[in-house]
Amino acid sequence: MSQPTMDDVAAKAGVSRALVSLVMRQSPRVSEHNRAKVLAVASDLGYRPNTAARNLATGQTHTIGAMLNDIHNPFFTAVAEGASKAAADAGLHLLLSSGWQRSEGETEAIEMLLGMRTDGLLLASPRLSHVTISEFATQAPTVIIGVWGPWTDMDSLNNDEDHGAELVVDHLTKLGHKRIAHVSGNLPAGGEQRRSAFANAMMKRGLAPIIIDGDFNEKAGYDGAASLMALHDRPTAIFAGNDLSAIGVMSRLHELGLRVPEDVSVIGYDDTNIAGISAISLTTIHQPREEIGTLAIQLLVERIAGRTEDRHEELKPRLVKRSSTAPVATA
Amino acid sequence: MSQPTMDDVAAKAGVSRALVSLVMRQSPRVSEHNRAKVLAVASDLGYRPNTAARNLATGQTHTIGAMLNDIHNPFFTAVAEGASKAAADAGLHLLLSSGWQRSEGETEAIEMLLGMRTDGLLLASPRLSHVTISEFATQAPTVIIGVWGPWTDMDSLNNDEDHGAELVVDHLTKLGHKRIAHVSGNLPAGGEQRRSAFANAMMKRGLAPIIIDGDFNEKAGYDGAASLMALHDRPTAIFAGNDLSAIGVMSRLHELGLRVPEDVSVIGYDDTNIAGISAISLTTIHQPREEIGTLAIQLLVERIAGRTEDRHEELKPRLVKRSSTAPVATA
DNA sequence: CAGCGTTCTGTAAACGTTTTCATGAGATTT
DNA sequence: AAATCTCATGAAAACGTTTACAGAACGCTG
Repeated sequence: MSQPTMDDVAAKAGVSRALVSLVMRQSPRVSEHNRAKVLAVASDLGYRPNTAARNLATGQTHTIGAMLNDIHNPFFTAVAEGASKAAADAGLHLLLSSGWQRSEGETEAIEMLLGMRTDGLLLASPRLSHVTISEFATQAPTVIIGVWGPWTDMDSLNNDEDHGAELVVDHLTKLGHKRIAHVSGNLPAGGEQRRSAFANAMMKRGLAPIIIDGDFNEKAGYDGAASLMALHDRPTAIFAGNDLSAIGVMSRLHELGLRVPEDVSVIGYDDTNIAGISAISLTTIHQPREEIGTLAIQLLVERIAGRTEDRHEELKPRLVKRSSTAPVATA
Repeated sequence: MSQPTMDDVAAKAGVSRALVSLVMRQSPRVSEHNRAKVLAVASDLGYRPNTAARNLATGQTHTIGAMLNDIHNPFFTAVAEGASKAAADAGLHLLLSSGWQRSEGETEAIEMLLGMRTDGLLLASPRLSHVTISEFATQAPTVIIGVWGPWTDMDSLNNDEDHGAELVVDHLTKLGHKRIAHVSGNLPAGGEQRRSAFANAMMKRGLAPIIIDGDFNEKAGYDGAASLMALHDRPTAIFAGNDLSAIGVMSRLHELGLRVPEDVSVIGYDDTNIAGISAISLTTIHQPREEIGTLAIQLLVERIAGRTEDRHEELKPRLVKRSSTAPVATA
């Protein structure tokens, strides 16, 4: 025989099922005496309300489903941590899932969450098309993080990419760099905006943007750096799509016998824990990671409470200067 | 009005609810013609089976709940990735949750998973007491990773700590180190076994183990290194509880103006991605992370299928030599 | 003792599926 | 035309809760 049910608890405690239900839902209209008895019996029996049944009856799950682009990326786990805390404060649970960097994986994960009828959906930089995302968003209150799009009937939370790229290019050009390359992140997952912001910031200064299509991971940086260093007019600085990619860039440069920052300056994005490690000390663009998670939950909570107007928030990043960037070598 | 139900689909497709149910469960006893029509209508309506209702009716969730000690630790995310793939292959979903390095957080997360009646429970190095874990394990097929205990009615998957410590101490002593310190990991979460294995390996060689209580994160390494370097008889090598902690150790040493490995050798554990970064190049003990996840799911699947004997697997780790360890300086 | 408020009971419907079963309708084979 | 086979139907019960409601038991107050 399997798990005990409410009826089992009621029978053993000598009360009605309705009373047990009230106790489980922390209703105040239960005598202290009976509440204690029911809880005692419940823990004795190892009873635990069946959430599937509860969800079915109430139509509410008190759960937010989060789909993270890449659980290996500290940026997303920090966002998730912020979200998890905020959700707990709001009496909600956060259910994590990841697409493991594959778009089909993301689709599956979101389908699962929608099937469970989570009260809300938190999409962190999905790799899916705008159309697909918009379709999913019709099924539950949704907030999307880190992807620009013509979002309607959902909320979004974005980094001010223009400002970020401006910070990067400003910093590097002030150090005398002119040949600056960008290893872009995965385009659907927010890399597009960053790439074009970089291109604009460069052109504005009359500089030619060098761009390599990549992804938001170590491998892309590693591969990208190789291609860039094979150019006969090597860039003197590399702006990686994010910190992970920057790490890949640094690894490859190291293997090529090039020093950072003496030979090549490298700059990342996100200011994840990795960037702060002394041995790495990566100059990067800081984003308020946990805050992003908190804010996302706040937006969802408002939605769930009934807000219907869309909100599209934009956060300003800032530069964190460490030791991976330096004045261009005067060759 | 909310989400469409099976009846809505049935009505619109002009078939019975039973038929829609058959289609949704991919039954083969449905004509191609009707299957297509039902699927068309379903997607038209945006219909998606309600898993709560389905779970209730079948008593199965086809879901494994995973509780990760620390989602920021690449070791656990790699385990999760392996588990996720294996689960998908077995027709199961993996639901992630984390206790965010707090034991109450872990309790909550597990309670939630049990409430959802997941078919199995995957506990990755929980920080909870043996008693608490054993209680949870009575409620669902459970496999625990990385914690030694007197487990009964559950499976476990462990690293051969004696072998690992032996590798560490052997490597360091062969390099001439005698004053070797260990910044231990969080004890309930598996740090205890590693610590005592280290102590044994040292004593066996007539060496005094220097041990600092820590945790499996960067901060612990950072703090631990400070304490160790304040000793008047400084250790010449530090064995960190895991890679994260080793990073913390290296950061602090760097700040203290000490070079790795010239002044102090550092060795980590887990061989996470971080260890392989060229700029870090951490000597560490390798564990087959994804395989661990895969194996864990396999154990759970067997359990769910009815196996009742306990299985306790032990995996042998191996040393990966990089550049954070070197012969002791002849002062 | 009447009246009142609080706490509890028992019953029943509802949530959206799955599952079973007896029956029926069509198509295909003999 | 009869027999067989495949596919579909409709009804009903079940899963474990929540929720609503009418009424009962109880202890207090006046």
